[in-house]
Amino acid sequence: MSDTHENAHQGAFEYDPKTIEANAQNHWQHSNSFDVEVDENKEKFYCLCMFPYPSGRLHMGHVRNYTIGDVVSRFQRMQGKNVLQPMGWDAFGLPAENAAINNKTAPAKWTLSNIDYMKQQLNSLGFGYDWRREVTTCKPDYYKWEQWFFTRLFDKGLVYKKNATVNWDPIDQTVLANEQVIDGKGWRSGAVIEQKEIPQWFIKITDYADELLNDLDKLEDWPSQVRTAQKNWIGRSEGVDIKFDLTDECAGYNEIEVYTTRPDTIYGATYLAIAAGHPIAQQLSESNPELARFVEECKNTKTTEAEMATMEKKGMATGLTAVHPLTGETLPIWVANFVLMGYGSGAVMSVPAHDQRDWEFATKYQLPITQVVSFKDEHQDADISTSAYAEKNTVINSAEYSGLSFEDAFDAIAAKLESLGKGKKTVNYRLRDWGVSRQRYWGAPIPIVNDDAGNSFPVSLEDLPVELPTDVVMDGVTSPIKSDPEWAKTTHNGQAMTRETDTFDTFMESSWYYARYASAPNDAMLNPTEANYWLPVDQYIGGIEHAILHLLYSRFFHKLLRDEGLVNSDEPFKRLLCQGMVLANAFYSQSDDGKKTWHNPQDVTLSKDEQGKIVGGHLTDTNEPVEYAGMIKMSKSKNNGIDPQSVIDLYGADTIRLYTMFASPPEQDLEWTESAVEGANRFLKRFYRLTQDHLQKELAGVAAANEDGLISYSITDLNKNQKALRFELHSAIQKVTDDIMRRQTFNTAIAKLMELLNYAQKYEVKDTNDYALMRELVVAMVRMLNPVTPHVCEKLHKDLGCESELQTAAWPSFDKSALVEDEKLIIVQVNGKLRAKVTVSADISKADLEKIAIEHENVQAFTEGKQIRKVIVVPGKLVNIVAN
RNA sequence: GCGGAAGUGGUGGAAUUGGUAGACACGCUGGAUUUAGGUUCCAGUGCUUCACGGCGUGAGAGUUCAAGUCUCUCCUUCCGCACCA
Repeated sequence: MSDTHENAHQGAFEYDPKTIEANAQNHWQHSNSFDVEVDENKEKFYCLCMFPYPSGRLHMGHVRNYTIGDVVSRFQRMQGKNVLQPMGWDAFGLPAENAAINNKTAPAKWTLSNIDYMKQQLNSLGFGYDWRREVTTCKPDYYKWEQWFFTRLFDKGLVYKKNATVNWDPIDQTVLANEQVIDGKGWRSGAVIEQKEIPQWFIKITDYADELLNDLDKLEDWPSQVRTAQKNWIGRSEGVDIKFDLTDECAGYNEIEVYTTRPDTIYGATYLAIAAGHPIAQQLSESNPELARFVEECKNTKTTEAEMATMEKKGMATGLTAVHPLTGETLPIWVANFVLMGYGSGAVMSVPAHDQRDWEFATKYQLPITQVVSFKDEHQDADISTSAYAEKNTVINSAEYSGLSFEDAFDAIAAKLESLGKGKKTVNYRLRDWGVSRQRYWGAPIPIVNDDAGNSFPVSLEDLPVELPTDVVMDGVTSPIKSDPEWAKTTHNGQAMTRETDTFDTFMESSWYYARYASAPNDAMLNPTEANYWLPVDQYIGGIEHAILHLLYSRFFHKLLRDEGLVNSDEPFKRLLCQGMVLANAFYSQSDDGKKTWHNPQDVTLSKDEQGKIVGGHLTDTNEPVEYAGMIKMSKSKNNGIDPQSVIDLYGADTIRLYTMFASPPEQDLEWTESAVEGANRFLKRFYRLTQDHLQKELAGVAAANEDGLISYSITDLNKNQKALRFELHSAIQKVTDDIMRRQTFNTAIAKLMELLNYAQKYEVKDTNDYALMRELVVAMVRMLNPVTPHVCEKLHKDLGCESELQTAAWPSFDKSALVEDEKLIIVQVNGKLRAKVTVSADISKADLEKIAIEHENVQAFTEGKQIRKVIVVPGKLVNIVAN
């Protein structure tokens, strides 16, 4: 009997996320809560998260990323701003082609159905997007304008075609992406991959290198490591182009040009190294089978920077020699596998004494090593016979330049070379032009047509978009638009032409989507007025893995858009936040032959040692024991991904949002722990109950609440406990506001709200002042939690009788006078060690405080028999007594 | 190889300007409620010591009245390196 009553009573108070979340999401959808328009009378705020690749289901990394964005957006909206938060799909890319083959469907169909599913998932997490602005990059109305923009760049001379290397699979006769090359072999065919040169389109990002570098200084609200990474990537260096005359002409060359940042070491140059792809090497190969074999072998090495740096340095003498421009000495020319044709002139001057790579090469092939830079005092024990000495210091063994500093030698030698017509000072960049051609199907076709003579023409606007056919069958090897000769047939100005069958790098689409969200007219790429209202993006949020390429290309594109007159700002993203990875426990079992089978952590029951440390576990279903592999980045290969959907189903969207924001600061890695998720859920239950209990409480004499749910009270009537409660609330408002707005440490903001809840739960409501204060606390807490857990807050906001729309309700402000403390806790140290804590009046004099501290019993115990040498007083905080 | 980041209890993390190291949470231990499990609630919980105290932020040195925080040297781990997105 009493049980039934208990259950019925509890039912009304039970936190029920399913119902609460469905109701809140319905409400937002029916009120179009997140649709925004240009409003010149309101301060705008554009909050953007990097759009997802529609791979099928949301993963935890998405949840984390988009929760941060939604928290920022909802917070800014409560600051009274006109907040734009859009979402879309980075819909072109390699995985769609693979999935299409595996599932025997077309990439377009697969992609669009993924989008449908993931969109529903995003909505079930309660993210507040203006879906009317959705961008899907594989749709012709989007890539049409990208194609048009490329033709504009073509007209301006900012794009060009040149040969560049690709991974060539000789069995499948196809180009492979780096990730499709595993241990130097094609992932499907298993063939040894070759480096092959094919003509490709490039955009001249190097024309903007200086601006991209200099404008990094404007990006004050970007993480410094991202700015540093971009700076290093651009890699501006000042050096000298030097010409070495060839003793004998070869392949039409009379000289070889090299670039060096160390002209001061030119007297130490003992040989030249050229790329295997260099025309001279090619020419000599024809009459030298051994060299030909070596050049052929070099084709098999990948050209990534990491590969170049770590591979074994190999070379072969060509027999050809060059003349040192200053000494007149004869230097041998070698072909080396670490010199690439694609960079600079494809040749380097080698100074083995002062460059580690050259040193290793010279040591291996017994080439001379000549020291021309003296050791610095602190490196007197340096030894050229064991490694290169790369420091810059006074030049030696360099004729009339001996004795000069690095700078002076640099300038003098550069000037000398210049006067001889053998060199000139140049600025060089590590940054290379952006190759945008891809030999794949699922991308935007490059809008270029070619005539029989090999001339290229941009497709005119009226013929755009060059549409990618979507009704295709993938054979897994050749792009459908390459295997269908009819597709490429077209005309241009009445003349028969052939289309480019390459497609754009997908970084093209992601380089300008942020602008298309702000303005998407049918008849233009952007509407400048609208775009300039919203741009630049005030807060951009995404993974650190995009720190260099995506962010650099977008910055570049923004400057191109500006120079086309489409936007008026210099940079696209004002403030940047890069969130960390999501990790989870990983478990495996090992078969007798050593093969590991990975088990999802959701299927494993943990075993722990006496301290609670995980030592292993067993499969919940079968009891089979499994090994613990630690906290690892969630991935398919380790089978430790947690499906967000399962968490939503079990605990609700508010819990998953709260947990991801609480578990660690946004830029750090986040460790997924099931029990900690339960903790987040527990907090919501407690908060829900506190609010409902408060509303249920019957207390005589309580005044009616106003339209904000608040009950008035007089500050001067408050007793000590009530003042303390008010202090707790208002200091929490201050901290939470600062944590979200300035520091973006959402975890500490939530910790403070948890503290506040703990405090409130212990607080005994005895009179009407207590009740009114508790109401103030609950109303403020609903608003402060709203950005993180908007569903439950939406419900409580209404339960509290607030008439406003919560999503646009004002963020709570703190009363400074509530933060003034009458008494302060002072730390008393003796010789820097904590010995006492004293509570004193806030306006105590320094002398009185010092006296109280010294006279404290425990302080006396530690100063007894010693002489007080010094007393340091930090008002309001600390007294340190130095005694010995 | 180059570039970047991070090392704090059993765990995730906090300490914002050089001023109480360990907020908040998880876990663990004990207790209450419950037929039991779960839930919920209460108390405890850095190590060490009966206690007073001592020790303690990857290691080592330095600056300072005072160092997780500043300086130097070293170690370890993670991330990125141009066709995955």
